[in-house]
Amino acid sequence: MLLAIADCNNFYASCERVFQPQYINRPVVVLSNNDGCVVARSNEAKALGIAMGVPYWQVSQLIEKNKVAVFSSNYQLYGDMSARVMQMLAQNAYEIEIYSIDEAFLKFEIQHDNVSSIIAKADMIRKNIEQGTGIPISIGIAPSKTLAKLSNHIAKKISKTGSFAIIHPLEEKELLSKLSVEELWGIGPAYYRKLKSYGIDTVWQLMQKPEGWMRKQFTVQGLRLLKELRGEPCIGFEEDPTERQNMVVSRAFRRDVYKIEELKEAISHFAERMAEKLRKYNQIATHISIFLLVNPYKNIPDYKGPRYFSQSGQLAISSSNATEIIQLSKQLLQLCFREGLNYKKAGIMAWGLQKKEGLQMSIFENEAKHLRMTKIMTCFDQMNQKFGKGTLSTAAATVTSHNRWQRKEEHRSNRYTTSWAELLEVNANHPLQIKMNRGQK
DNA sequence: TCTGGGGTCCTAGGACCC
DNA sequence: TCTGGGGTCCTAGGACCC
Repeated sequence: MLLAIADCNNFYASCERVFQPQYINRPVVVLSNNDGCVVARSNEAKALGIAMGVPYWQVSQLIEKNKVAVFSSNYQLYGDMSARVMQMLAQNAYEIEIYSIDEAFLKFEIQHDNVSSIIAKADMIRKNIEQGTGIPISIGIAPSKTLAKLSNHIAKKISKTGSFAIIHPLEEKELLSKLSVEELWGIGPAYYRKLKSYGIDTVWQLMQKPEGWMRKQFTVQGLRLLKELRGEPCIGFEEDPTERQNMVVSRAFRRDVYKIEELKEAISHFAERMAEKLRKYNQIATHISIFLLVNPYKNIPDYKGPRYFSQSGQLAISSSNATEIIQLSKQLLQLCFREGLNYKKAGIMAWGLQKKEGLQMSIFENEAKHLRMTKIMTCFDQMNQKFGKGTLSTAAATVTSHNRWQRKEEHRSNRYTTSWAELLEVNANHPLQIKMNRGQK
């Protein structure tokens, strides 16, 4: 049995190009929340030396000089395009595991190991997906997930063929001796430094190390990696992803925040979003944590204390109700807060998640009140779905200015596929001329 | 003077991923 | 001036138990 990983090329940038084809073959970048960092780049933008994760303001001159197209993140568009790609991939594979917004593992039923027929099948899938969705993808094939990821890397960066397969890794000395361990799935900066300190630079060198040594130096994760590289699959294929164990809602502030009142408002807003997210996945939380981060980029004179504060607590009744989660979050904030520090980011985490059906009531709590709240929340969701996000909100989360905790997004494109008001318009008199401006009728 | 041994559960923190 | 957000897995070590 062989595995494949299908990976969308420069996914966010590619999504933007589908609806604005004038940016094909031109440098494109997509920014993170608050237009903070560069999180996606077209090949042309990569060639200009714009690094992944670099703060926007550090490259804004370079971007202007080279007429790079800049987009704020448009998660609704990317989420919808992702669903289309995944649906098509599922039709082409025997089994599929959606791994992230732009990647999926596929299982092929291939009886023989004729490389050219395997590649032909991958090429066909790539062609279908690009035709059907406008998104270019790459495919790597191998007996294990780690090797499939490596094949995908080769398909994109080295052979540049779009599809690549490693069938018998132990016979690939020449190829694997040229690849740095840095490219491996599961090797980050810390492990890379450690491997180098032992004189291990290439994938082939790593493959020669004894299993016991890897286990000792890099825990069971290292051992699994080694086995996977030798073609023995150790990382399971999960068609039905297990339910989430944690959920996080957090945001960096656009300016430093000092006052507890402001943090209270932000935390309430996050708590409301969290409750919404829980209800969307039909889950309830047993525990809530909140955390505060002091601006890591600024030095505070005479302060050597911690820059991360967190507090957790248990909900009286496991819940996805905004009011109950907000109430606990505010109590936790009181315990967390320290006067005189400049906070840059805050967030809330829900954990101990359960399926909603399994809800256990505590005999000491007011069940009737909880059930009434649950009904109100259902009503909330229906209203917001019908009349648009934010139509209804709890008072705690909207004390003052409405959009204070909303992100900055000065370059967002239209939500072409999920919003009636932002559909792509084609001018019937000039069929090739497409209107792009948001709000323009 | 001499202070066991073995287990489980929980949490914080590190490392990784996209 | 301006520096993202959301996840998972693993381990060590403390608390607690018998």
